[in-house]
Amino acid sequence: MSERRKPYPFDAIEPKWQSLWDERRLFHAPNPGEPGFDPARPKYYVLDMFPYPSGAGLHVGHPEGYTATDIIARYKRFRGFNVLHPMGWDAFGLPAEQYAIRTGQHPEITTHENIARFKTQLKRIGFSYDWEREITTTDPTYFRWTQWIFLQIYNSWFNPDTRRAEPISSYTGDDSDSVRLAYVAEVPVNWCPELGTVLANEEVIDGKSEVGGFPVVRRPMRQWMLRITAFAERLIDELEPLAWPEGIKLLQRNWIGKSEGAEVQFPLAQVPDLPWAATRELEARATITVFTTRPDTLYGATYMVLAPEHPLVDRLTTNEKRDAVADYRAQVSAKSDLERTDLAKDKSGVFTGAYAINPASEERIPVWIADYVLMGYGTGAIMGVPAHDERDLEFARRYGLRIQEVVLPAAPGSAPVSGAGFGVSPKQAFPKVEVPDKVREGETPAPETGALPGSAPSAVLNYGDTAGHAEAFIDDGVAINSPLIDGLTTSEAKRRMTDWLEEQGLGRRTINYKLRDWLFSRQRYWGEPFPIVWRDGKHEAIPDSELPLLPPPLHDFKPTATGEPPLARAKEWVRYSDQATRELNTMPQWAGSCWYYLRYCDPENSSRFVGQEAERYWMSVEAGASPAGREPTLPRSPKAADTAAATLGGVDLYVGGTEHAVLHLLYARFWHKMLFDLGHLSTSEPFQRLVNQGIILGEDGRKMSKRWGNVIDPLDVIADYGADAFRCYEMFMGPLEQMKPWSMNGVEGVSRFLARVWRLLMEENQAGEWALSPTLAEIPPDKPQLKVIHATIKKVSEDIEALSFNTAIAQMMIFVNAFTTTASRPVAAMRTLLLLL
RNA sequence: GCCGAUGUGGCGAAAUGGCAGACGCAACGGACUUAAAAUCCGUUGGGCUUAACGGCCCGUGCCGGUUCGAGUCCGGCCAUCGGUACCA
Repeated sequence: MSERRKPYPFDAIEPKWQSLWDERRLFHAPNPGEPGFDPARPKYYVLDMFPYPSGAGLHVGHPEGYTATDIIARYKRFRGFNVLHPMGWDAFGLPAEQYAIRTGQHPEITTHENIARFKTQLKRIGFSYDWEREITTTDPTYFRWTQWIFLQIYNSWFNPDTRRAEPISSYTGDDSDSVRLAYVAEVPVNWCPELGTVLANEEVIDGKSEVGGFPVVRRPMRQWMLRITAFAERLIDELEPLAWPEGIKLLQRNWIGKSEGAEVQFPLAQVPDLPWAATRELEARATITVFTTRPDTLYGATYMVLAPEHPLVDRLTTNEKRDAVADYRAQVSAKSDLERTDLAKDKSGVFTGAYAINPASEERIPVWIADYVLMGYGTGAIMGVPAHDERDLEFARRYGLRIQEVVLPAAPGSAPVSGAGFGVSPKQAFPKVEVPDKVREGETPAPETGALPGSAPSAVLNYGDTAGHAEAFIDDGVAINSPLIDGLTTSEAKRRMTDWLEEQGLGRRTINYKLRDWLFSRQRYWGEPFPIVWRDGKHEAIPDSELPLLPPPLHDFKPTATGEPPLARAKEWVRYSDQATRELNTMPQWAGSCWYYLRYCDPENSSRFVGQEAERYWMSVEAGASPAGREPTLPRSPKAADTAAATLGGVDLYVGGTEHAVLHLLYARFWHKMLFDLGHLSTSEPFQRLVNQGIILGEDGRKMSKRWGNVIDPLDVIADYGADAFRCYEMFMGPLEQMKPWSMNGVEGVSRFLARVWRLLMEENQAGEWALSPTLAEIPPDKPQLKVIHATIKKVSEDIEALSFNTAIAQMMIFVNAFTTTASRPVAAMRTLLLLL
């Protein structure tokens, strides 16, 4: 941009103060025991999600959250808190590695360059970070402890009795490797043949690689897994009290996906042409176990479906169907994930020839395989209840399977509870399709809706192939055609049915989670090496004394065609001893970000990942009361309830984007809980209060990206308007949480405002020099001025607490407008105004 | 499909159930200036009315409800954005 007149000399003011801040270590927070530490001050921890230092540098989106936290940090310091406000770098990861592959330059070099660029930008923006606590995940003094934490995980197991992680030494079983929280398993991964590498789920979009758009296939590989599923229950339960946006909590809950239900065993029916006569008897006693959330619909199970990959498939397929089944399985495994989801609307499957017995109705039902049943969830097998499940209905229609209705829609509140047909033998079940009288009586008459009591017996017909819009009734209602539970409401029926199954030894209550164990290894160069060696096909930890385990110096970082990790090229490094070789995989990028907030508490500690006293001090949950003992608690609008709940007291703050709602935030909580269980931490949750900043769009209203050429570099803005105008505009744009477009005119406006503030106090003479304005006077403010002054103090304090920075700035504008016209300005009022950002 | 968020001037946005549009941008008019920039002052949701001061009506995505009173609360839709996708 060309030479432009500065509305006020920010280019002189800002660098001057910024370097003074550094010199005086103004933002350094002393730890307990350090010089300058004042135990009388309460602590406050304001955390930003640390950035990945990419080659492109920061754009104006990054500093939005950083500006908000910076205001809070400064505000809390003014109020007498000992404030921890750190910054660091999440520097392992794919982009640096890919850049290295392209240019041959070692990722460490580019990483350092990128960090330097990011840091320059952040410093010029003028944030009040305690740079003495800066950390970098690729620094050996840091990842030494990432590796150490991995070994803690590796050396522990989840004790189901205590529901806690415990040292593996407390495990009394004989195969400790089978219960470790870090374990090795052969699992399908996203393999991209074109790129010759394995990709994380996040890097696969619609079955294609995010980079290049190449097809990705599932392929089994030996991988390290972390047993996050053991913590599923706690990850849900302990989410509840956190001051997080409800939306994020919901996202995590859904991701974990808890469903309560029952496992039910279906005995296989004897089939004449079972393939192995010798094992016929065994086969006859075999059962298929399914998971269902609707045990109350057991009588409606008219067929079963196994996932094509289900291990039982081979054993129960009849000779006659063997080829068809093999074909289908081949077809399915050839499908990419994309195709498999694409075909989701058109269900397919084949009959195995086998039959099972519905334990309730004792009816013989066919066993199919179909790819709409997933091996990875539940038991990999389902009972098909077409009348009450949309997917089952679609499948049953396509293959002409029987549809049996067993739940009747009930008018709300009218459901009868007693009078169940307990004691009726299930054998008598089928012929009768009788609606119990109680149901009929309870029903409110509603003749125009078809599916009410009188018409129930014929309801089955409604599902005929031609009735395209007849839908499965999946809501709660009243059980019918189910002798054991007829007349019971769905919830009651579920309970009775499950009780009955448990009594009969045919099933049990279970809870299932969508959450899978965390695939923790990557076939990449630029990540933390595992502190693990292999000896005789068995893994073992290397001693702590050998940490940090540095990656080998390599010149060729390219992934191999076979999926063998690039570390394999470092022959010397790989050889650990005559009998042992090193683990070749590296950890995923999330490893470093799982605990960085802990390291900030005590970044220099060389004997522990975080000192105990520092951890207790900074991570403690008790809301620090202000020294005066009266931290303002403010009533807020219900709209702002999320923020308001968290506004109270000194609850620590974590600000970042929604994109980490499930991944980083879930992984970090998981690690935190393990470390807590093992006695290394004083709290069981890492982040008490979370706020998401919204995305900043380009001026064209599109997401900022190189592709649209709408990316804005903070340094360009600062060159023209100064860092204060930049930060002030970021906050004035609108509510923090909201998505909003950038506007240079808006920056201009805010810059004018700051210039007006400047000119309230300063005046430019003929020579272009600034001097104190003669309008300043030692006079008391008049009544209306006093009113504005106090309104501003009140509004700004309240708004900062509530993170409503845009309205705080608006109020300060009102203040300034009120004083610009007056001929003489009360000095006291002007001093008050310098509550500014 | 499901889940979530959002919907107010030309634009970014304000508004404990109580005067809708604070504050800013843009636009227009004026002052200063030879002129411009900068700065300062004024007007700015729509419509009707008055010579004028002023007055009146309509307006917060759509339809309905609760209330003395609804942008705000309740019910039902619509649109946009984001997440998710056969999880039994």
